[in-house]
Amino acid sequence: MRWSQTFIPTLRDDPADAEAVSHRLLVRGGFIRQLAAGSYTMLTMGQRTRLKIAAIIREEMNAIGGQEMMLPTLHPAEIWKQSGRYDLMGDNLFRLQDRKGIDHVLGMTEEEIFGMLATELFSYRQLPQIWYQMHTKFRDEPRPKSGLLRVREFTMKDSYTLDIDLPGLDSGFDKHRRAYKRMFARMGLKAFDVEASSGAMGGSESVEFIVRSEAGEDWIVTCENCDYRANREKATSALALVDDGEPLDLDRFPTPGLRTIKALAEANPDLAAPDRQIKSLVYFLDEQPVLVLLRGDHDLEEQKLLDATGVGEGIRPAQPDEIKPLLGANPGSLGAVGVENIQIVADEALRGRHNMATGANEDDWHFSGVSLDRDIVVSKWADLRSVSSGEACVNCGGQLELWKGIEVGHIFKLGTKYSEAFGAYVQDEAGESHPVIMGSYGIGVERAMAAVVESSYDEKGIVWPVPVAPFEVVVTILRADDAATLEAAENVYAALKSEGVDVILDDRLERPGVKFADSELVGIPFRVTIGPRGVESGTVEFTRRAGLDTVEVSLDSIVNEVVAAVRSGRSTSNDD
RNA sequence: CGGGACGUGGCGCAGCUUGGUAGCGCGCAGCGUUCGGGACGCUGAGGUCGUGGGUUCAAAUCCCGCCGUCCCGACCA
Repeated sequence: MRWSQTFIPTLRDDPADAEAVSHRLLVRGGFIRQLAAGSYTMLTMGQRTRLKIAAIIREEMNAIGGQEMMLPTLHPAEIWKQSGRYDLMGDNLFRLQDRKGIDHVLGMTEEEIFGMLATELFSYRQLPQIWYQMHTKFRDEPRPKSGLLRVREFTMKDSYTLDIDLPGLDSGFDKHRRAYKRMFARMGLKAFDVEASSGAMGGSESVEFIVRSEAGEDWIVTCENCDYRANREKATSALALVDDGEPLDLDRFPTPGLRTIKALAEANPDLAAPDRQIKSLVYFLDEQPVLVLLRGDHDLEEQKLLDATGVGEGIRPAQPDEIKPLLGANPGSLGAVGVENIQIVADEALRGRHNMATGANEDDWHFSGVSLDRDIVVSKWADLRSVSSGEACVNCGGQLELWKGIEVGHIFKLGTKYSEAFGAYVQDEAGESHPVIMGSYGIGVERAMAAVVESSYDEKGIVWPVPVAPFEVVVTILRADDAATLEAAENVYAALKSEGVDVILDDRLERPGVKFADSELVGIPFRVTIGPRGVESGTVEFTRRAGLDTVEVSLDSIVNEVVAAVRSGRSTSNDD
């Protein structure tokens, strides 16, 4: 392609209010334009990179035996009601009506449709299957943000494994895990596979692929010592035992004006150190009140509460005016002693503890000497607390580190939720019917693209890894109005093209500084600079975008040199 | 949804406090000089000031509603 005839609208100013680096650089480099909140146009350059990412994903999916299909994005609401997710997904699901008044939804993922298709399987002999598609997904995000990182309409590669038994599911899951690692490595992304919560998707086990980045929204816990890696929504840690001494009797003591864990601890250091208090939080789960108990110095991880109670997404902290009628006191004096009218969910760290302090459900009064087993009717024990950095690893005792990352992929062992909902059963050798066991695997294509930018840029602009660059090489003509220079550049350009190199000729009548700045902003991995001076002496310059180091190369050997560099760049990966 | 901010040529912004003929930089078009690190001169095109209402002789400016966008919190690829 010729730059002079290609629409690459680069900008000198940052877009207003764009916080994420990838958003700024992709807009300035002429890759994307925003249409509305969470809705983006892929311009020529953006689309070229997007298609390269898609091609990598497609190759790796085909390599593990995936069969590509394409499903509709407009679904009758009926299907989502059948799986139960019409209500479960809440406001994130786009809903609309057709002219006849029939309810529809825009697909946010496709377990339902693939589950229906799976009803056409009848025999274990047809399994396993890996089905996938790469298509638009719609999610009415409460807050789209950070350019392509969080949008309302995006492309997802979603695949589904169909198996007769659990070992089959494990194998399909493992194939995906390895394929995902290869895909991300080929894109130049360092993606860590971490244990994750399955959330509203359901199923037994899930793994997320996370790229380390300050622009990310997920908190990841890793061990400095072993290979323990988990999303904070799922992560656990080992706690030092607290010595409670001999159990004492329950006692009430006045605590005027003491409303916080900290204030209570400072006023009563012996009786109520933070790790000796019970923190009582009131939540509504699907509009049912729940009293949540944690150790005073621990924080609630809401996703864990959802997972423990099987609630999809209907969670909210209670309002102060809702709490008093339930418990008889205001926040600051709440406790679970003697509470029987609402469900009590307690964190594992409280199990077996005694001589604890907690609110007495009467303003300005607390209990001491509380025994969990003796004084509180816990209806459910669960791991609810949020892990903090510096705590000890459950596997090896090493220190845990907490960092932010972008979720670029998520794979789930679903089980039989959808096959049972839609009646996808197959017969085994003995002629017995079993629901098909499903796995579900997703990658956000444009998010992966943004993640590449987030992890590969410098002060001049984007530094694309060769496999996902919009072009591999730019041939920059310094004087497009000089006949000899133009001819030399055209020859190099044509030769590279015939070698299969993805090359663009910057033949614009711009000054050199403009062309250099643009090629660096846009991030093309290799640049061949051809000017009148060099042409006279038979040399050109060869510049690598990463590091911007330049070498002089003879005009005769430049094509071979570039082809070699491009070929080695194509197979470079960040695989650890 | 809760909290904060902003909407003025294609992009980035000033003007609003104190109402009175809409401005700057970049970009764009023409001509000329330049041109190996975002050139310069001259000439020029381009704006319902988000939108609806109100106040006023007069509204980008003051008041109210709505819409949109961004940022901070609860969701996900």
